[in-house]
Amino acid sequence: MMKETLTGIRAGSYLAYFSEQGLARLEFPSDRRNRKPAEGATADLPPGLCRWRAITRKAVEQALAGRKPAVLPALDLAAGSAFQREVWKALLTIPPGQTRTYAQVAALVGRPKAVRAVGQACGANPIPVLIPCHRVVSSDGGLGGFSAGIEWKKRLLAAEGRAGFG
DNA sequence: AAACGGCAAAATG
DNA sequence: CATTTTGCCGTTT
Repeated sequence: MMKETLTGIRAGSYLAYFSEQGLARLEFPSDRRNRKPAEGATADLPPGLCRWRAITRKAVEQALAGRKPAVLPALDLAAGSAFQREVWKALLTIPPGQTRTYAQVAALVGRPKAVRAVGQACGANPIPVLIPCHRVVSSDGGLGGFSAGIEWKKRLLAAEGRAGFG
């Protein structure tokens, strides 16, 4: 499978992990599932690292401001299953300020009944904020959950001008 | 093989 | 309405 994360970059308040394929994981302070920063050998840094790092910083900045990032860095989603990657790709199509229900996302990936599985996939999203798992809400008008803490979800949606959730 | 979710729709009071 | 089943599906143990 994919090699474990090669290198970690601290930038501002988050920690970005890059593999040779691109950005593999983003961790924010209150993210629950953070592991030990795996130090990468400075020798074999991913080729595009310098560029990716800059792009990532800009993209996160814009995303946190509630705007659509002009450009995203290359993403390495190899860690996920085929199903999860489909879901994550689908999430990327949801514009800022908009939301979809877990059911709608399930339909988007062609598995209308795999609603709970979609929930799981969202929770497994390795690149929060840039892959907008926070724009997925429950059908009953509620927020649904959020692995990094529901407050983040509220905050992100609020930043996108989405009233009624915060 | 069984249990577990960031769910949803139907049934029930 | 608010709660409680019941059905579903990919992951994880």
